[in-house]
Amino acid sequence: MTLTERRRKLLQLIVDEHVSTAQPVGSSAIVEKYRLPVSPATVRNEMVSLEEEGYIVQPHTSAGRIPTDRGYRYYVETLMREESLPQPDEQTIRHQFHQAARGLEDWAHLAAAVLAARLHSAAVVTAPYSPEPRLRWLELVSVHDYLALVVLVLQEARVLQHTLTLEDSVSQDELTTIARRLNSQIAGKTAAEMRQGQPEFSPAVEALVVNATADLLAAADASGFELAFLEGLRELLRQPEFAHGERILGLLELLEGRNLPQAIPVAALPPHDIRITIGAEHPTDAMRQCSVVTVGYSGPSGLRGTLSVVGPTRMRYPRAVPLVRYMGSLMEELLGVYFA
Amino acid sequence: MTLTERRRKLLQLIVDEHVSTAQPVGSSAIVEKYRLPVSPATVRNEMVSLEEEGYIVQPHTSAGRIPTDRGYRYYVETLMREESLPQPDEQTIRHQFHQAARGLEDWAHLAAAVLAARLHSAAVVTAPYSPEPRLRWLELVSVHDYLALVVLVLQEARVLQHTLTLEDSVSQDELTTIARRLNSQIAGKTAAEMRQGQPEFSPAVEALVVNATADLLAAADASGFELAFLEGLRELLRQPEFAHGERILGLLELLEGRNLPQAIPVAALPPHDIRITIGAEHPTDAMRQCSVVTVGYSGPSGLRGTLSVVGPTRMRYPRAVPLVRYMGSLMEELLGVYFA
DNA sequence: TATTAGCACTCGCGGGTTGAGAGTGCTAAT
DNA sequence: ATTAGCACTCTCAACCCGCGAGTGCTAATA
Repeated sequence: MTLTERRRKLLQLIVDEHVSTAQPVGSSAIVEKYRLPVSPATVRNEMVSLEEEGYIVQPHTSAGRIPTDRGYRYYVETLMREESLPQPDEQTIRHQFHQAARGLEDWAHLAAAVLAARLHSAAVVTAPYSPEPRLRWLELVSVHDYLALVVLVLQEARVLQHTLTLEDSVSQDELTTIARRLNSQIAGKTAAEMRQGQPEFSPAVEALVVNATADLLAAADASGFELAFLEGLRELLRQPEFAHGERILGLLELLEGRNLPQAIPVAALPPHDIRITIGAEHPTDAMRQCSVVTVGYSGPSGLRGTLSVVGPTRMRYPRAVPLVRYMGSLMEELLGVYFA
Repeated sequence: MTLTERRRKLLQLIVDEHVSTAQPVGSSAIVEKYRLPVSPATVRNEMVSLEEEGYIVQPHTSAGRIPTDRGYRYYVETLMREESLPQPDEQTIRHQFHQAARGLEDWAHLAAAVLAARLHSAAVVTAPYSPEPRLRWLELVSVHDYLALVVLVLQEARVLQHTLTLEDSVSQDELTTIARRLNSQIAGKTAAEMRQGQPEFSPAVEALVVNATADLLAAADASGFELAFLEGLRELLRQPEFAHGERILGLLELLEGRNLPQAIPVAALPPHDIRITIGAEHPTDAMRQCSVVTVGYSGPSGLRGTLSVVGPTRMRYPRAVPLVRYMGSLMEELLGVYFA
């Protein structure tokens, strides 16, 4: 399993070269380009070994070699040298955030856009959500006599809404009174905590509102990932590996559709932990051609979210990893300040 | 310009046939399939005339004919016989709406999904919005000492939010008081009306809030179309005319990107007026292969929205038009009941 | 005059062939 | 252990070729 130093170096060159050209890399090409102190024949011998170990393959006899998923895996774990993000770029990004965006969802959206644009890949960012959301504030707004809007502000400053059909006609004034009373009782609570105290809410309307509120909170919990922002699908599909139309459809199905979670780890991830999933390591067939770099981020009071970059397996990992990591820390910083 | 009856009939058959097969249609094929009482030779003669008039073309010598944009135009305007929507289908759709969705945006989203699924095309639906939005209710929620969330409920029950940085520390109680006072003064007003009365708001905080509110309202107006729901992109891209990868990218760029308005008439449209845009009639290059069927719908107090179906020019117009029309009337009905 | 049978012609498409080029694996010499 | 030399393999693009579909034209017909 342990490769000689020369083979490691060679594998690294093969990955780098293939990542930048998208072509199989041949023995003589690599010798020339990197001025190796050995002949192509020697390189070929080494390549045979690397192929036997499963790190590279030939697409067909007498073509150059391309890395296998296993090759990429080895690369990202022990070979890769991360490119550091230039200082000015950090500044630019930071500036964008302070300038253009306000609020959690804006930030998540912007983060996805930045990742996509800078890495020429697709990017998915989930807005920070709490695994056990608490109510911060409740408001009731009358739409007409028998219809009211329930507006919830969660602890993490997310706003939810739902229309509620009432049994009897209730005026805005009455609704306001109810909301004020309820706020004092259920603000700060989770769905479960509300349900425990439920029998106390005697007027039918109040019980109705509390029920709806609890339902909404519970749903917000379960569907935290629904608030995922996807950007740069076109960047991804522009890559040569997806030139043939059919593969595009599979990916579209997955990414444009509502089944993102299948494709990408949107579930809570220990923060700062960068996770890389390569090609066939994905559970889904449609993702076999892709790699995903993900990082979790967290904020005050249990807020959680993830940032992911989706590219071809032939991804520029040394560039993607530091950027994803930086964006993760930036999100944490923003959250920290926001809820200071 | 006026075609003989036989040529009209022939053009109709050519369109119908091409729409269902996606292939050029030849003279003998059409004679056999529809048991025409004339010979292929006669049909060919007529085809030459139709071609001279610009209604059909041959993709290359010795292929069958396909309709031109002009041919489709003539077809939808004078030849097409709309298929009536089966009663049970209407029931099913209506049921879906009462069952699954609640609230304006849900409806718009669902409408797009229904159109896309039933017509195997992409569909874009804008949520109903008011060209001059009025405030229904304002709420201020404290996030922390110097940060407050402004939550606006518009007349049409849409909810907007924005975070506001405060000069001084303000408690939730104070914010609630401010909100109550402001509500009595600016509820029901438009952005412009708020700005007129502005000098009156003496405490700095109130002026700040009113300003932010007016800005939000104004932005909601201008960007009404941003609330457009796109569904079924995959259905569209599955069509054979987009099999070759490059054309897909242009469309993706347009539809997935935020520049939908360029592609599709999202602007207010006189309600009930069905508009069909065919191929090169579109201003955008990327849409040259597509046709769009749009209808405007309206609701109480000036609410407006549009529903569109985006398909290849080879679209099943006789099916699309009635469905779009029906969905438009359904949206109006729902809005009417909602704001009863 | 409108229709039609007959026929030569055109063109796209799929299949097979071919030659160039890239890259390999092997062998024998260093 | 390395490498020069070489025969070998395989892809790719270009090309040809024959088939089939469908046409346009012409001359005969109702």
